[in-house]
Amino acid sequence: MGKDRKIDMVILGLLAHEDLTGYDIKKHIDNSISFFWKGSFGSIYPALSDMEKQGLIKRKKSRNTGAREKIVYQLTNEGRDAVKEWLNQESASNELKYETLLKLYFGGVEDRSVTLRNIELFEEQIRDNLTVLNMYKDNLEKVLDDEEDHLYYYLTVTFGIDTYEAYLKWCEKTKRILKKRNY
Amino acid sequence: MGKDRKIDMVILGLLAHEDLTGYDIKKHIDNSISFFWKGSFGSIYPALSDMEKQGLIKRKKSRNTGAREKIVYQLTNEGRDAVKEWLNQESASNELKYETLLKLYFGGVEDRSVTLRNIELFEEQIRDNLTVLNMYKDNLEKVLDDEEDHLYYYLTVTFGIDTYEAYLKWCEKTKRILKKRNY
DNA sequence: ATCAGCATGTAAGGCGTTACATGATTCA
DNA sequence: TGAATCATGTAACGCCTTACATGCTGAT
Repeated sequence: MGKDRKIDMVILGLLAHEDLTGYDIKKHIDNSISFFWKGSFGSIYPALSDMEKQGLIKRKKSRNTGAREKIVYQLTNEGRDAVKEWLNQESASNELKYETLLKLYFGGVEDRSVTLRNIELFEEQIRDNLTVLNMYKDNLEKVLDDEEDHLYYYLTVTFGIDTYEAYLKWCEKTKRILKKRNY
Repeated sequence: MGKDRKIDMVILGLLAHEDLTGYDIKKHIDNSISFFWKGSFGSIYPALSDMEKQGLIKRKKSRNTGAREKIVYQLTNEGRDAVKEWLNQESASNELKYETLLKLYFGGVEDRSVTLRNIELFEEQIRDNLTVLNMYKDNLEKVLDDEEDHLYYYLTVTFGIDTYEAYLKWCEKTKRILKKRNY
């Protein structure tokens, strides 16, 4: 029943750190938080319009050098209050949707080699993600004391790293079991 | 572009193990795979209708003891082939949507105590899930050699357990950092 | 000149949820 | 006899994605 749109909080949260355009917001989502949250232009621009009407954000002076203008948004006090209210709500929906696990669960329909292959593909995917997150971590460690916000970015990244490392350990263990066990 | 409905594979996968009604399917999803995949009646019944038309599943003789009949579905050969084809596809969308991480990432908007509280709430949630998964694991270990399928159920459960244990370790570490570090 | 990237937005449509409607069966 | 659970299905609606439409800007 309505008003569950988390993309609003993503945008508001990003604007709490700095003023941004819709395009900037998309890039920030792709670069920094995409490992646990996603967003597309088709959801960002309508959300920006709605929230401007609600007074949660407002436009800054725009660059008017052409037909198409660049719109920089800024958080209002109401917007900041909305983020705080959300942070203080005890509810949090944490959802895992892993097709790899679905394929594992139904692995009995096919040969073991198919499941082994799927685990290897998962491993590769995770290893790639891990490389990226470790780069973020190294960069964040250098600027950890510059801003309070960097600490939170850092902690989020360590969650990803710790989780992915656990995945890789599970992959090793599971491959061993599947290879050893009698048919 | 269309035909991405994973609920179809969930249903087909469950029917590969045993014949079931829509209602049974819902219960199986809630009981066994809900930690990494969800489904509601509003998605299950339409999917059953569609797949029956496509010939992937068929009705078994139903119990006709009233106005409302109980419909038991059964996998066809075409349905089994569809599952196999899906298992052999190399693509797999693995999606994490954790509002807790969003709140952590934007934690700088509020006091540290708020973030600490949110981590504690997450911890409680995970601990509860872990208890359930450990029960499943114990039960599955007893029947591991009865059926090949049980091995796959077991491996899926161990993924959940290993992941959740990594989460809890991260929570401990993170709480320590947030309490120690200077403001 | 051309191409990648910057920049905003809309349209169509898919997927899924919640709530509702309806009624049978089982058990205390 | 009343409540919980079994059982199927529809309606309304929300959220989001992909694809499209449009044009500017900066680098090579």
